[in-house]
Order: sequence, then structure tokens, then C-alpha cells
Amino acid sequence: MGWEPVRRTRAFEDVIAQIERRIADDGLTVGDRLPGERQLAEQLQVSRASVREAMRVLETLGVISSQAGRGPDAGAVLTSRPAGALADLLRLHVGLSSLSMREVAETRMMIEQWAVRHAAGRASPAHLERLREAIGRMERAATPEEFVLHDAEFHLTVAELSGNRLLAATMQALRATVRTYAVRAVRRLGTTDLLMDDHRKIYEAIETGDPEAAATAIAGHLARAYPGDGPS
Amino acid sequence: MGWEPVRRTRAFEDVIAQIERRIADDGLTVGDRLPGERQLAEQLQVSRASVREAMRVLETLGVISSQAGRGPDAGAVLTSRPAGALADLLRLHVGLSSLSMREVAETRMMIEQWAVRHAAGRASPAHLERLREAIGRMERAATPEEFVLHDAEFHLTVAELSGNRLLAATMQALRATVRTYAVRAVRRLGTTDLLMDDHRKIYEAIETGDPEAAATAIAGHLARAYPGDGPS
DNA sequence: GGCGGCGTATGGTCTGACCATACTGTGGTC
DNA sequence: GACCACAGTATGGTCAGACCATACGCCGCC
Repeated sequence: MGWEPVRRTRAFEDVIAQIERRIADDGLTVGDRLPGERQLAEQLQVSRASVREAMRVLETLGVISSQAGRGPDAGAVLTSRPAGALADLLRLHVGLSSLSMREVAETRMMIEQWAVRHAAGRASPAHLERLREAIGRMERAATPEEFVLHDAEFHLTVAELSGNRLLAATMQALRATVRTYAVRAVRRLGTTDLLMDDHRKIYEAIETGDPEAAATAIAGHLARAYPGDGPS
Repeated sequence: MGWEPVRRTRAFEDVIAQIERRIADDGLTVGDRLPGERQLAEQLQVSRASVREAMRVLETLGVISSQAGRGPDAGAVLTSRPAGALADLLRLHVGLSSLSMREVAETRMMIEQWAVRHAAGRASPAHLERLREAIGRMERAATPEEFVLHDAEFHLTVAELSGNRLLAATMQALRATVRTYAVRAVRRLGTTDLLMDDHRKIYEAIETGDPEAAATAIAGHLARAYPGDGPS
């Protein structure tokens, strides 16, 4: 018979489903605690090992964070860290060559352009201040590593400014993935003067609220920082 | 002292790191098998439980796929299923309200526009055939569920056509996340005539290689299918 | 009132066992 | 010789129970 062999649901999958159901039904949100592993195991009639495997999955996906010991912060607490999960995913798939740096860089270009367009004219004084600080730190950076760190801070602030957390998290993960390439690129350039000019242009376009100028500036910036498409 | 408490590396994290190292050093790629859980446990001097937790993480990230039994396909095999991982991530974070449907829909709009621009003029005859088939199936669909299924097939083909696997996988995950909303939207519309007109316009723009017409058509299409930004 | 130490709840790890699954090789049968 | 049934076995899936490490809460002493 041509049936797809229906894989029986594994115990830990059931645990995940039950926890998901509780989140929906009981209206649990970020900051709330889940029952302890032993208690969950008893409630769901599975072994603690299965509960732990489910916890690993949820932790990997960035929705819980575990802490040993006692007190309000101990145990499994619901969190929201999608960026870490995305970064792990990208790193592993790039390592496996099932994603190329070209695709990662391309995606980054797309998101950065979109984000800067939506950030233009929307920045609060506090956000503008953060952008200026990042620029200042870049100017004072002594090493390529340091420069790239603050460069990432600048671009991440722009992404947050766009008002889309999914894109901001994705940006963060993409940045982390290309980090070593970025350091190498900066080192190859020798000077960061041109990059700093780009940043100032981007900042001005955001402050004055000119989406197209911002998009053009960031496109030039990324092309300058990553000429060609990079290796792999 | 203001030290960050350095959390000691957990055993399963070490296992993941070692497996990652093997992938890099030994040049393992999709399709290759990993040693069995018992063997890995002995090699890395950890318990099988820790190895299994690492396996769960890798499976969650879409990098391995486990199968019991014997033979070439048994055991943990390296795979590449980023879409499933992304879909799980989105579903959980939306459930936790740490991501909103607005952000998901917005991201989808961005990717679809980018993809259709890059797909225009690049489609092989086989791809065009797939698009036509999807359109045909949509026309013959008897229920909203069926329509949405083939609609997703159409849009996913466009995403694959763009030549960026990361974006294609993300699209697939985004589609899966909004699926129930899509079904509801189609049901509310009553007729799918307007949506089908959109699809034909998009197809033509891709075939004739007109990126801007394609982008405009898809923007209108998504706005029509998801008026407003949807709930939540 | 402050402070030190013990109790304890929590995650982290290990061991060893057993079950379910699916191939592999063996031996018998026609 | 070809085919087929069945035992063997390697693999993941699950369980039970133990012990360790950590960090807070509580209690009693000073």
C-alpha cells in the first residue's frame, strides 16, 4: 500500500504540544514560569528525560530559558529570544553548505533596505541619540573587531526602528553570521573613512525622513563593505 | 564584582560543538550519517541522554533527521530543513505574542516583492509550467483550504525562482504561520476571481520579465487577500 | 536587627535497562 | 538456483532511579 508511514508521536513532541496548549489556554506570556521538570513529567505521564528533551527544543527555539537553583528566576521561564535561534540556524546551515554566504548577504541587503526606508522619519530623539553614539564609538574604534561591533549596533538600531521585531531579530542573526567576514572586509579596506561617510549619510536621511536617500545610502554602504558577494 | 556569571558549558552543548566541528573538519554534507547515539556518547565521554538532547537541538534546527531501525537510512542523517525550524519558531513566538501577525504579514510582503522582482525573466520552462499548474489547481479548488494550498505552492515556486534558498525557506515558514488566516480570508471573500486575476498578472510579468509590474501585481494581491493587517 | 549556615527545590548528568523498528543474513523450501 | 520466512541485531525511543551543582529561604544564633 502507498501509505505514508505515520510516525508515532514521540513523547517529547507531546510534551511540547501540551506546553503550547497551556500557553494558549492559560494565557501565559513572557516572564511566566513553567512547572518544574519533575512535576511536568508526572502531570503528563512521561519520564523526566522526555520532558527535558522538550525543554531543549523550546530553549533552542528561544521561548524558554532555564536556570537552576531556587527563587522566582529559577526553573523554566518563558522568554523571547528569536534572534539566538535564528543565528544558530544560520550558522549550522551555512556550515553544512545548505545555505551560502551569498544568500545570507542578499537577504541582509533586502532587510536593511526595507528597514531603513521604514525607519526614515520615525526615529525618536532617544533612537537618534543611540545612532549618534554608535557612530561615535565606530570613530573611536581601535580595531576592526571593535568597529564591526559598533557597526552592528548601528544597523541593529535601524532595524529596531523599523518597528518589526521579526526583521530586527533576523537582522541580528544575519549580522552574527557574517561577522567574521565583516571583520576581514574592514581589515582589507584599511581605512573606515568611506564607511563612516556612509553612516553619516544614512543617519541624516533617517533624521530628515528621506526614505529613498536612506535606501540608496545603505545599498552603497553594503556594496562597499562587501564587494562582490564574498566567498562561498 | 560585576562579572557575568559564566554558566559552565553543559554536556549537550559540548556535543553539539563537537558535531559541528566534525561537519567542518571532515567535510560532512547533507546525506551523510552521524555515528549512533551510543557510539557518540562513548567517544565524547558523556551519557547517551546528553547526546540525545544534542540530537533534539540539531533536529529542531533542521540539520539532522533521525530514523530508527537498520540500514543506510537509519540513525541520524544530516539534512537541510530550515523551513520547518523557522515555522516552529514563528508559531511559538506568535503564540507567545512576542511576534505579531502584523509583523509576520509585513515580512511576507517584503520577501514576496523582492522574490517576484528577482524571479521576473528568470523562470525556466519547467518553472513556468509549475506556476501554470498551480494556477490550474487553484481554479479547480473546491474548498478554501484547497485553494490556499495551491496558492502557497504558487508563491513558494516564485520564491524558489528567486534563487535564494534562505528566502524560500522563510517564505514557506511565513506561509505556514498565516495559513489559517488565509483560509478565513478566502472564505470571507466568497469568490476567488479577483485573486485569480492577480495570479495571472503575476505570471505574465514573470514570463515577460517585467520586475516592476510583477512587484506591483503581488503587492495588490497581498493587500487584497489580507485587507487591514489582520488580527493581533 | 543582622548574619551565617542548613534545608531544599531546581536543573544537569549519569547508568542501565527495556521496547519498537527495520534491515541483514541465514537457512529451508520449492 | 531462486525465493521466502524467520531469527539476529543495530538503531532510536522511553523509562526509572540515583546523584551532583546551584542558589534561594528560612531559622536560629549573636
